[in-house]
Amino acid sequence: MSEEKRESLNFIEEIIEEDLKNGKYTAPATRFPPEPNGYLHIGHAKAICINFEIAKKYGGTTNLRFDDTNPTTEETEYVDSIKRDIKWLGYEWQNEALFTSDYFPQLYAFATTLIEKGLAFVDDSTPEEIALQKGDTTKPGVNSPYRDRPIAENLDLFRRMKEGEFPDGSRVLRAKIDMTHPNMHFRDPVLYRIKHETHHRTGDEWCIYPMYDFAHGQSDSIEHITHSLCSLEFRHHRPLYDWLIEQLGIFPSRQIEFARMNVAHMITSKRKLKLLVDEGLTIGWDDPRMPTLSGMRRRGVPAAAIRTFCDKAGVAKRENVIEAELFDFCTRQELNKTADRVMAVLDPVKVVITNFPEGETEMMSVENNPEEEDNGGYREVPFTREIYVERADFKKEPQNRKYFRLAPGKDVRLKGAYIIHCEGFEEDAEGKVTQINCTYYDNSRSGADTSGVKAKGTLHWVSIEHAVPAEVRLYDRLFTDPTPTMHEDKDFLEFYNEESLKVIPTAYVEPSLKTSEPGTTYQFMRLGYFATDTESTPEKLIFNRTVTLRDTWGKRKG
RNA sequence: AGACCUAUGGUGUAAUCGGUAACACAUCAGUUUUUGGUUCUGACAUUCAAGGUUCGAGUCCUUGUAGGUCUACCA
Repeated sequence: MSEEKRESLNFIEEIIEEDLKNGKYTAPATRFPPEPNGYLHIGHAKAICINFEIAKKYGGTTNLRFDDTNPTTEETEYVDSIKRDIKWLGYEWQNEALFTSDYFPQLYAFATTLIEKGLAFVDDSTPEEIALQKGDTTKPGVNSPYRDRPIAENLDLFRRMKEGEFPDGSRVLRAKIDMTHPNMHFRDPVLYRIKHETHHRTGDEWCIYPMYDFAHGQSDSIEHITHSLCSLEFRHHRPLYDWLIEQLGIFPSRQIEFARMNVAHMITSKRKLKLLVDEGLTIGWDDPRMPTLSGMRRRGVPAAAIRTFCDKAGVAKRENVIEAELFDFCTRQELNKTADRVMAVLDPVKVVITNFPEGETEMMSVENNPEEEDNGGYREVPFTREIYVERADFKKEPQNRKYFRLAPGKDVRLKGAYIIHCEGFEEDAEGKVTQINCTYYDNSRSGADTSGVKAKGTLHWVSIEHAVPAEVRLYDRLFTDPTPTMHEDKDFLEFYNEESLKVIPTAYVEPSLKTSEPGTTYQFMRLGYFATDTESTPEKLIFNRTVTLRDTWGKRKG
């Protein structure tokens, strides 16, 4: 009973448990702080999962806060898509969505406080001059000539910046810390800049906007975020994060950095993703090949699969590249439980069952999902004299002794129907098989087989008369290289997988799919998992391949 | 060149805080199967290097080595 193995914690959970144990907090408060200037991708999913799951685990809360301090890049359109994606992933943020822009008055007051304490000054230097003043990582910087302006003058100038008296770029508010500090972020960082631009929420109310370092930590503090989780590259910002909170004397949120998740064959750079779209290499941000949440959703990846994937990938502080196989595994694991099995033939070849009565249709009862209780129910599938099977499931002369699909003289089970015996085939001048002739064992009907015939293989099939044409899109990884952006000598586009999309204009699916709703996921038996595309209609069915089935046979053949 | 961070099987993450390296994916072999899917079983394989402390080191110390991050009026 007490032999229960101790659950291992990641380093963030350890910190939180410590804080809880010491009574520092009764529950954690986390936040997910996207900038509304792009679509969410798998990397964001990781951050979302970490923040929401950790709060859930310890009975805390998670805010959604849009970090909208840069009016030039941010748009309301993204706010909506981000909200939708988070909900789809299965998470609910605390109360309404929050915006850093809601704190602009408070942030302005914080800045004033800093000036009054002699810890900030208005600098008239140009961006170039400021860059020069900063020095570099080995050389200390030098003070700005405006650094020692009297407090009253700073106050006045800052107010006039806000009033719109000065043009963009003419002045900034800087913290007054230490231009020789080894941490570059302490060399009098810029706190506010002038931008006469219309903000997606505050309109033209403001023409000065706080920088990340003077917005993020303060917003965390205002919201009483206890643990502010972010990625490793913010490590060097942390001392400044702490310094500002301390000088302001406000709620001490704590920043904790973790390594962001990289996934093999995927890229998460906003700029590069945009390039793919702009170059027409993918059809938009929700192209099923994109590592965006909208792309994955369209491809048929269940939200639960993404959640378990992020969980299995773990949390630590070292650089990592998670293999794509783990992602596929999580997708299959989820879909195996939830997706109904149906039959579809992608590359058809006609089979005539010569001893089956012409014009007769026999309804076969086929289970929907053997992984579910009661097999997920049953559906009726029509069986007739002429059917399609997969061209790859027939061989004129099989070489491999372990081959147990269709070939002259061989017996094979048609899933949910009869065992058939291959009598022969017809081919055209090029040797392409045009028809396979078979006979069936009339006492081998599925579920009532008294034939005694043993068939090693089971094939999927579709009655030609009832077959419904559909477009099927086969997706593969977008890049042939696991880390396309990590080659100094090569552009990532060189690794673009030309075969990442193969369209089959006319595949044949069983009639039960005729009215399939967009977003429905299936297992096309023996082929893989598929999802009905968002643009699919009963007049033109479209299915996207989410992921193939594991294929140990195909691999062995080499 | 400086400061900071990180090094555990092929990949990712653990190891109850110094007690004899584990879990998952991948790979391979077998089992089950009316999906060459699923299930189940087994195998393979690991502490960056060199010293030191200790009865005992993946854990501590020293020195290296490798990788990453930092010098936007982006976040």
